[in-house]
Amino acid sequence: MPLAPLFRPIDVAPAYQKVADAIEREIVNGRIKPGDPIGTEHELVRQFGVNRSTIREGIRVLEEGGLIRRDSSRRLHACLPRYTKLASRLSRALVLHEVTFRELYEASMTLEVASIEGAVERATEENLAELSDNLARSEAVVGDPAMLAECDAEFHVLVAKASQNRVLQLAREPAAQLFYPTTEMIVTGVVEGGPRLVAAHRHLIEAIRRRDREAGVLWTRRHLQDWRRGFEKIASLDRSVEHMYMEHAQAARRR
Amino acid sequence: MPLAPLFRPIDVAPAYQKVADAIEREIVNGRIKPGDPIGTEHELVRQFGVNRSTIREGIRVLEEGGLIRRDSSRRLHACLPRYTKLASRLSRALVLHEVTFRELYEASMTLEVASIEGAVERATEENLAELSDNLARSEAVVGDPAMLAECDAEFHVLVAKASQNRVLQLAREPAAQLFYPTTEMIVTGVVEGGPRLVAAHRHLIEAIRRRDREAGVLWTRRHLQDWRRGFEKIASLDRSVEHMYMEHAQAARRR
DNA sequence: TCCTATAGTTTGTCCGACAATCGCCATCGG
DNA sequence: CCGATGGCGATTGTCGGACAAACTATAGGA
Repeated sequence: MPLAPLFRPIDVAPAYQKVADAIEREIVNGRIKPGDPIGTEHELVRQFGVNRSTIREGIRVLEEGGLIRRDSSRRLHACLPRYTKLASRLSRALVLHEVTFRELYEASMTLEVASIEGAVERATEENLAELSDNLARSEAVVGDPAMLAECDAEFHVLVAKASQNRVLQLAREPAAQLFYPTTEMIVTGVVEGGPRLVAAHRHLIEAIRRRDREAGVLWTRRHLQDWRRGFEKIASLDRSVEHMYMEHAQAARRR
Repeated sequence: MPLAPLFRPIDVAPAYQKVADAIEREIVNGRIKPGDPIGTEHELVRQFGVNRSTIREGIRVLEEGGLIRRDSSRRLHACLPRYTKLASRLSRALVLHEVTFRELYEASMTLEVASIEGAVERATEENLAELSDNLARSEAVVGDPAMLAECDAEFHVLVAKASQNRVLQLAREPAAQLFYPTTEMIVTGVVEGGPRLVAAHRHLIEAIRRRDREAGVLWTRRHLQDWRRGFEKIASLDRSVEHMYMEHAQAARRR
């Protein structure tokens, strides 16, 4: 007959982890608000009663998680995790898992359509102004693939923002980050790619302005199908996302 | 007249960051494969020519990013970032950004419908077996809200897995993690909730088996609308996700 | 052959130290 | 009076060394 358990398993975690968890708890349950300063390392040493090296390891964990940052003077304060930084983690994971462009395409079709539906329904005047501004800049750089690809990425971020749905905004970001580099390649390789891209954006803005959901969905589909056709001219949809993409993700993360 | 800038800002990163970046680069571009051992700390000290404390701070960064792990003997090796761990980062971010249940609901409607569509199209026999097994367990615990909520969460993970689309799988995870705790509350508060939930799962499995896309979408919608109706009995959709959710996310992350 | 005791490694933590940098403040010159 | 300059304390990034606990591996004993 087995003995009735007298003791619960004790929580044995390294000290630096406990430090990180303790600070994280205070932030997520709101006792420390975004922007609030965390103490200096020396002060944390006093509060937690552990060595500064231990404190610093804990700080690295939180910093990487995006919960705390160092301002210009390197002092610590809590902050809201940035979507793009977290999303680049996911992009990196997707690359490592060797997802295919087909998966990327299918998921983006869903996510971008959902974004435009939300945008059509809830975009504000300010959202429209941002989109128009982006369109103007796109038209100015239609001959420069790198700049145009950047504008395209920003455009779709703005559409997602206009949907007023931050969950959607976040969900689409990882796939979008992986799309970005291919857009440049496609616009470079396909002559009519640039103008078609800008035209699609113009129709999308128009659809949002007129609250025309059908048109929004239609042009989003076309826009993505354009991407697909362009992509298939240079590679197979079933190829896995290349490792070179990580450069973009890394650059985005450092921002 | 402003001077033409003679110099670019120089990239001065702390040593621990450079260590982390260097190791990350080797992993993401494939020179170090998942599972490969990273050296011991002492060895990294030799290779990078910096102090062990510096190496350790770099390691914490990579560990938190999910790129490296310590096995049972605490030795370092590269690994594929786990979806659930990364997703819990995102869940945490969503909580801190105080997203509303309405955003969660709308995004999930899109993501879960996309998942079922993929599952209907591409589910394997093995996927179906897993789903059936989950259903059997759900039926056994229909009276236990906590266990049933857990089964429900797993069910939808399995559906997403059956879609064979890892981008989608990853995209839906953060929102799903935030849903999970409410399911328990709803099943506790609404008597017919448990049986309805299990019935929906049964219909979903049947739809996947028959490759009946319409039925799959229909029952997914109903399933989510059930959640919504149940939720609105206890709170408003426009309430922001509560801080208490973090307990679940934290527990999931530690796994 | 299987088990155990011992030695060597590795990690987690601590201590103390120092240079570089930043914020602050007083001083100096126009 | 105002802006530039320089000193001073505080803070961070890095370093070297140290030690206990936990683990691996190896050799010796039943």
